Amino acid sequence: MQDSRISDAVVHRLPRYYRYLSELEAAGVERVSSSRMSEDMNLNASQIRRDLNCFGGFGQQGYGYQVSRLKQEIMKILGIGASYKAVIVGAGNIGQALLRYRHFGDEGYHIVAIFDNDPEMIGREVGNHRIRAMSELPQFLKENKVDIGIIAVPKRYAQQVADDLVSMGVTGLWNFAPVDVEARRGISVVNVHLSDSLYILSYRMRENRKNENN
Amino acid sequence: MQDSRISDAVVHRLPRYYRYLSELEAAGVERVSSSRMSEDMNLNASQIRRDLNCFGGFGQQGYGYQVSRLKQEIMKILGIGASYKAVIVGAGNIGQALLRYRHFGDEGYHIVAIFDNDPEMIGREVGNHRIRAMSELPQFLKENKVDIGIIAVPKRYAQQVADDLVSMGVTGLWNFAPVDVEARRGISVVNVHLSDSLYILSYRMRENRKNENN
DNA sequence: TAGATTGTTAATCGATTAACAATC
DNA sequence: TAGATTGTTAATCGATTAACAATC
Repeated sequence: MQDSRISDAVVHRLPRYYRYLSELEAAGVERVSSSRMSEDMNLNASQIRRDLNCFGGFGQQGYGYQVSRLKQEIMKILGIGASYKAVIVGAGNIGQALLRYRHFGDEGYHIVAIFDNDPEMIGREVGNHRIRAMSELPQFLKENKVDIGIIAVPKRYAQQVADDLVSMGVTGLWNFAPVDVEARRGISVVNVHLSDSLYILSYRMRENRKNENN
Repeated sequence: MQDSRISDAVVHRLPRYYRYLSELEAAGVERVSSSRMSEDMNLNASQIRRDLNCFGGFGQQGYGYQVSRLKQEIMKILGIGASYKAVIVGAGNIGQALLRYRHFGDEGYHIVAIFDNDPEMIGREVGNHRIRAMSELPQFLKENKVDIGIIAVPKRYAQQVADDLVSMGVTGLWNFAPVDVEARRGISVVNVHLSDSLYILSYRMRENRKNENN
């Protein structure tokens, strides 16, 4: 359990386990075996047992895994429900959409403010929040402990915004601008790159068409 | 070149190459070697040459790769600029944000209509589009050849919408609902799972904190 | 206890990296 | 031509899968 370092491949499967277990729980299922998970999720059963065992022995021989317990454990590992505070920088399309998406709050990721530098935008109400001026950001971060900075500004400003957020104590960056934002060791960064997934879709569509024409 | 099957790992690096080459081109760089790409992108140079060689010999010994040529080739592979038609189903937060994001159109992914089933929404103007009733969808797809269906409806409707789109000739699905939408062989599906990336961010933040406290 | 299923070690597979001959 | 850098084969590394002993 918790050997030196968990591989990225494993970490990226955790949210999938979380989603799957939420479904099971909602359906009233109490226990589940790795072989059933394997069938439902199209993963190898050994892999599932191995993945889960990176974090602890959550199962019981001869029984399997208790659904609600396992779900709770995975939530704890991922930090779901741990209560993080986040600010959104950039109140354009994506910024506003993220602000309005209530589900994040339910899972403990609380958006406490949104900022923009467009005078047209500043002061407007969006999803129960007044859009604040970028110039208020330093003061705001001084007065409020903020964990996560959500970057939803145009590409050319993204790195600067990232640097500012980090210098003011934010330790996690969730970036939606189409650049790879960088930060010093100790700061966690996830670059989303929405359009990458669209490119991959169109790549696969071409592949599919190619195969059909053979 | 084009051996039987390109691995997922390679395909997922292609958009990164595309972004990097776009930067180089914008900066006026004419040629680039795998070793320079390696430094800039934090990838192994062998891996880069190998990746590119999956699709053809785009380089030249002793010279390297011509930036604009290589970028064009990767665009062709990914289908960027190939002109696809897409509809958005669901005019909520995400649906509207995607509709307003003009950059997709520039790259040949044209959004031709948006649908919703909320009477409040139907008829409203969003980003130059009138929101249409879901009931118009079959007729619309009969009259217009649509390649991509963008699913931005609540989770519980996602699979049904996917099935409908596919039955009416759509061959690519870009799904933003937090479920794994499924489709028959020959149909390409990309499930985005935005919140997964937030979970991974918070996982890494916890890891970072843990390491610091040691 | 017998049966089921985990946790874990060993075997396999595939992806990454190193090395180098081909060639511009 | 000599130097540079690719394309490609061979070596390494890590992740996935199979197998099975431990144990509930």
